[in-house]
Amino acid sequence: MPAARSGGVRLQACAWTWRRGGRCHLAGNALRWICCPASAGLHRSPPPTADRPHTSSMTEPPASNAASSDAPRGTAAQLAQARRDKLAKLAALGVDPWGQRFDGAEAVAAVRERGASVARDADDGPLVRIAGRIMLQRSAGSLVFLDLHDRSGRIQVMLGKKQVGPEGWQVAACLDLGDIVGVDGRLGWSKTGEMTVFATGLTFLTKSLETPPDKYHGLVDPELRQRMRYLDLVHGDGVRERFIARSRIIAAVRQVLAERGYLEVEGPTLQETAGGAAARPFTTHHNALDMPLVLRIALELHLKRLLVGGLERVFELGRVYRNEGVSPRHNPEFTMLEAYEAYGDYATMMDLTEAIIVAAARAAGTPTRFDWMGHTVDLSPPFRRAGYDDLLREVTGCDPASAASVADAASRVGIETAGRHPDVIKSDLFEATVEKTLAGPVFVLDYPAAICPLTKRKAGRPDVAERFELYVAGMELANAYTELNDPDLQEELFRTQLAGLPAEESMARMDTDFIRALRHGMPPAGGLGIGIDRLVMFLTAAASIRDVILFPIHRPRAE
RNA sequence: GGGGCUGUAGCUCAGUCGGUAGAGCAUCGGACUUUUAAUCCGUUGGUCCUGGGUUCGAGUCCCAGCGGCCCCA
Repeated sequence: MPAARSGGVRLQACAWTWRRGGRCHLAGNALRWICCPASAGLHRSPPPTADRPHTSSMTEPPASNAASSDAPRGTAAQLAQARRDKLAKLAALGVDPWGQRFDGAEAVAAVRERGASVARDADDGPLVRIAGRIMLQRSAGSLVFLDLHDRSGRIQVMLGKKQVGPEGWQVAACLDLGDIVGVDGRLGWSKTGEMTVFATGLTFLTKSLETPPDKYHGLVDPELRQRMRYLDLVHGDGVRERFIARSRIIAAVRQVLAERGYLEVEGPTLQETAGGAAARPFTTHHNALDMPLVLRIALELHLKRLLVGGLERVFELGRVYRNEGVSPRHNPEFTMLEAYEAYGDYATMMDLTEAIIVAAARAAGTPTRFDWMGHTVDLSPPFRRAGYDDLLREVTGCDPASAASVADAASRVGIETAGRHPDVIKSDLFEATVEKTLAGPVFVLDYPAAICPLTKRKAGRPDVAERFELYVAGMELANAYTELNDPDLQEELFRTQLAGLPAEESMARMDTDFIRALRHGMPPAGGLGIGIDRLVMFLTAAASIRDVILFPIHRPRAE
């Protein structure tokens, strides 16, 4: 990492001088309430805030809190001004309101573990160093209690006027909800039995200039939560945990695949042809090449090219884009996993799917049995297997082998049948009647061939495709095929598919290079697709896909 | 695309029959060395989403639009 080298030297120097200060402090020398990086002397010079708007110049006396008391209070502008006044006051006190590198802070969760073994009345608890955001502040005369949050949890900090001294107390007076501080102190218990860090040193790390949401309710408006996800992560109940779970789920998926010898690859997201699924693509344009491009809607066709290329076990975990509606289960960009294994088939992928989901559930801490979207789900493997036609017969009472019987059942539930392919009618009927009943997890096996243009037909059954979908709580979670590797049949199926497309989707065209690749020979293979967002929804019991996507799409909003 | 609900202070929310715009938190001032959404006293804060309409009078009723949430296709 040559690019980082020069910076690294600089940072190391900072850290060293800083640690020296820390060591003095820990050795019990005079309290240093204003912990500045490098040396305190440096910070008697104007800090970098002097040239910012709304802050007092360092040549002026510090702005007192009374300075703006004539202005109307309670407006957003005044709330902001109160914080900027404190910012200026900090600067006047020689404190850098934007902080510096702060080494050696322990995770609050680890501190809490240590605190458990400190005697309730001990006043000689261990010295600890923590850093985090001030979430609550309670002042009781010459004492201030802070609730400090870091990535791992929350802990109470107590600042005492006598312990702090006049200068430190002035700094403490500049603290607002949302500020980020470092604290050195003794770990112990307050008189009311709360584990507390009794501060002996306070390092100002970052001023917050915006008013945080209501300290009790937090940010409730779902739109604001998504637009200002940074606030939602700070204040939202379980939000941080859910996105941590998402990260762990994805790591677990990668690990399962790596253990099975899969190679992670990256296909193109900018394509001439959006293939591998039936969906409208986003269109864009390459200026230098002066050519229209589309964003990918699936990963499939390029991963299969890699099977032709002999990579044999490949997967891609990445974003795909579909220019379609937005709903609690759909976002225009979402994360897909596709995995392909040469010499396997859809049964191979069933085993893989089960392994991935079980590992992901373990990584997310999801219980084996839980309720979600009105269904009770049990993740104990093996998952149930059920035939597509069998389910259709059970739920609707029709005869799946008879097109007339299926059409009859379909029209009874209001599905248009005139002039439509029997397999499409059957698929609509399945979606309308069977899907919602599938609490799952259940593998639905063997789909009508006409709706599976990339799937190998069952031996001796040209009307049935070797495909499964995994359903949980009525929602499709995974989709897998025994991959079609007959180039002539593939070309024919593409042509059939294209003939049925409306004009607006005519940008989708025959991917002739893919057909040529198949002609060179793709080994028999199993392929699997899993919608990662839905997997995360399911494993974290989220009701909306927008709860598992950090920054879901929104219409622009006037400021 | 159709339907329902919704938009009021920085945040969370009330607002009756159409009659001067409200509370809590936050902020600011004060009291308090053991608080827990601290408490208490005082202070302050509004493009009632936007634009029309009805009316003597609209946050409230009507129409259109914009944003959001949900259901359906």
